[in-house]
Amino acid sequence: MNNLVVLIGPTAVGKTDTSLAIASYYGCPIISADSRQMYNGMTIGTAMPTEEVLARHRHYFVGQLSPGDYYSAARYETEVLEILEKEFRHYPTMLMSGGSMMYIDAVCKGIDDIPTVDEETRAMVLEKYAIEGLEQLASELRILDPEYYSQADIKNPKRVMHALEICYMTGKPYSSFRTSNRKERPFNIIKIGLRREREELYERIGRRVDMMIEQGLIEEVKRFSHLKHHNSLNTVGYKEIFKYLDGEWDLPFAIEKIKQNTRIYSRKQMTWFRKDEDIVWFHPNEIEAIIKHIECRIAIQ
RNA sequence: GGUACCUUGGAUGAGUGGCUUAGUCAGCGGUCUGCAAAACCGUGUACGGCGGUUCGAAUCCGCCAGGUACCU
Repeated sequence: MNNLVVLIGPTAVGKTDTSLAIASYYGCPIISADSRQMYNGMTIGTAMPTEEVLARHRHYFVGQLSPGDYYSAARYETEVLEILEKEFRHYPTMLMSGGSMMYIDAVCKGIDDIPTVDEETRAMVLEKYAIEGLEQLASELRILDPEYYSQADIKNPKRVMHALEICYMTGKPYSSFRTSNRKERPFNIIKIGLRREREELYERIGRRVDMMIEQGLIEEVKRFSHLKHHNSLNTVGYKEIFKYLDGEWDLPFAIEKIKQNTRIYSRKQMTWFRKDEDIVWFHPNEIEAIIKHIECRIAIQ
């Protein structure tokens, strides 16, 4: 059977170096699993692989979208499976690397087949939310889909709106599409987690943010000023600089906020990782051990 | 030296005698099936110190300490 090595870890832990080492060992392309590195031009702020690295190792899902493009975990699942089917013919072991767990789970465990919401329905629900408020939407959801209502995060506007969008569009309850079935994949999945002491990770985050500023993050963010309402720009490193550019924050404060929000983000990632028992953990400098572990897992299947 | 005002949890900031546990941010923990680096949820009993009044004080009184403003 073919193998998909999945390299996971919080932001700034050092995934890029490790992923290059693994990709070099197997000579395979890298499938990025990073929801923000997908966008063209968000180079510095998302610590995208450099031009040289991209020239040396083929990468999928890096810099291919425009900030206004629609994207989703489901689309990612479909596209990655297509790529894998094609690439496995040449590379029996492939590598996926990133920190967007929702995307990774979509590939590893599958995601239910829920229709994509059309523009009108989305706009309609959004307007309804703006005018009538969350509580009104929630009470409608209670009628249209009592099952989902009883278990869902009713205070989360995004969740309530999405459920309602599906109900309106399909005429069926949102919960009828949710099976939570784990899909079987025709390949072997080997999950590697990279981990560092929290203090060490926080130091790296601080240094990396300072470096981003030196490399010209502010100029990069300026180029996106006209697009800042897009969700893709609702990203750590960008949203804070927008506030600086708008005169709301001074620069040192904005930089401090980027560091802080990056720390928060890394913690949320780790919260997600903790419950995934398939992950085997290593320190980023244990490359030999990581390769050995992968080889071992390939051999015993 | 005098007069006035201030001192609340890591930060900020409400509360002028019991009804109140403010709130916000950070920190920490968590949720997660369609923009996920998003969005949301949970979690802190603090009132500068000492004494007094009172059934009861962060809230009133006195002294002390620290701070701010003005006056000499």
